[in-house]
Amino acid sequence: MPKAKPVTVKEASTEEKIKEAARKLFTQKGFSATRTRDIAEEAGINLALLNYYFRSKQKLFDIIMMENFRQFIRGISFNFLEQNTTLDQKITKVVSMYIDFLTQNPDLPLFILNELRNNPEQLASNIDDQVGSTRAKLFSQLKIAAEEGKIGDINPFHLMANLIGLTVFPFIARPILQKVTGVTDNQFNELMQQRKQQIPLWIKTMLSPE
Amino acid sequence: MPKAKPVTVKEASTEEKIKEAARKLFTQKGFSATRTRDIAEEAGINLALLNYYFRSKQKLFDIIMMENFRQFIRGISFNFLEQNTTLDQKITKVVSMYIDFLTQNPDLPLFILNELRNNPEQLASNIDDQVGSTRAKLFSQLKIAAEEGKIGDINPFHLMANLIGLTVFPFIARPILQKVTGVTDNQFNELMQQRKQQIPLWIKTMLSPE
DNA sequence: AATATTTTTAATCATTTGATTAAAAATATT
DNA sequence: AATATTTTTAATCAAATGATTAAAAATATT
Repeated sequence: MPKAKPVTVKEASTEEKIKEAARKLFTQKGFSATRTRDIAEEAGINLALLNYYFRSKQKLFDIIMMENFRQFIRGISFNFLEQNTTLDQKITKVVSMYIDFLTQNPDLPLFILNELRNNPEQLASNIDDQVGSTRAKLFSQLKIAAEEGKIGDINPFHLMANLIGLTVFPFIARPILQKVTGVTDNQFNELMQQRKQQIPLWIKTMLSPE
Repeated sequence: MPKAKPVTVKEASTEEKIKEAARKLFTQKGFSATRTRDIAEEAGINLALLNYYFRSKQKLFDIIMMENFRQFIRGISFNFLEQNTTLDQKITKVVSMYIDFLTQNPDLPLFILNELRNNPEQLASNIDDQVGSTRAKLFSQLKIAAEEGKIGDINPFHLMANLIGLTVFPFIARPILQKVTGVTDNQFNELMQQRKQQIPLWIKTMLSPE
């Protein structure tokens, strides 16, 4: 009889192969549209091994979701926590980092947004962990900048929505945007590189006091 | 033996009840996560009636998807086709229309974006039908405005991505944005109303020549 | 080398799920 | 009213799917 969990410390390749296959398929197609048999095939392993290592499809999915979510949110959070950088610098850095990240992981945002809609409560605690102190830091930095007259008194919600929206939206709406504007794949990548410089400028004018 | 399709012209309530239930569930949860039995229950009808009226889950879904897609794209397209309005006026109108529309149909954008990723080819023709002439009109209006020195020479892709992104993104990322910024439901609605005025201003400064 | 433990496999189970069928009920037609 | 047609229902089917089992193979331990 197989034991429920592998006892040895040796993180063999099988477990990792399953996780990678699961990450790919879950991220691409979501939970319901992904079959455990597809994961097994993609990983090149026997179907039973999936349950041997992860107990159930749901448990495997939860692991993938959590890791995806962490990776997605870390970029923003991490950056805004830095001391000794101006708001401008943070914005520039976060946009540049994210565009590179999204170029490598184009399916991640849609996955996250879907799962967030389906499990709003489950991720609430996770968000708190990840961005709890970030919010405070960001808000105080905005307040100081506003008091110094460097920026107008924009609602932080607008800033976050615009900053993340301008950065992420082209990736999640890529098919329709390319179709509508007639942009090729190569042009798309070029345009994304342009946006590394443009978005901070756009955000800056939005923030400017007047 | 039941006939394949209802022959009478009388568009009874049963068919419509099924469609409405299907629209609600498909739009909320997507194709794979929606069970035909859930649709039947939501519609308050016998499961067999779904197949009696629509032949299969897939066929029913295709109908819903097409209608959803049309509704979603019409707003943009329709507006930009109008003659006798300036670019400014079009932008202001499209943003205002869309924010009202999204307030009523918050699940639509994520549904569309998901399905577009899953069926890029199937909707290609549909997009062409819907926005074929719109693109030409928009591009020429942009070109004229640029030649007259009224706007800078921004790539139309950036304009579309920013305009739609700024408008739509807050709705699809609503849970995470509210969580991160601590905004309540009421505040969210207020902020969306603010954006009706703000987004056109932001877009205008992006477009301004300099 | 012998034994114990872990990992892998093929076969199978139980449930879910989309779809069908045949009969009953409701409605329309003559 | 009698008959034909359409709509609805309950029962059932067949395939898909997540999960389990028992045995075999591989690996580790003594």
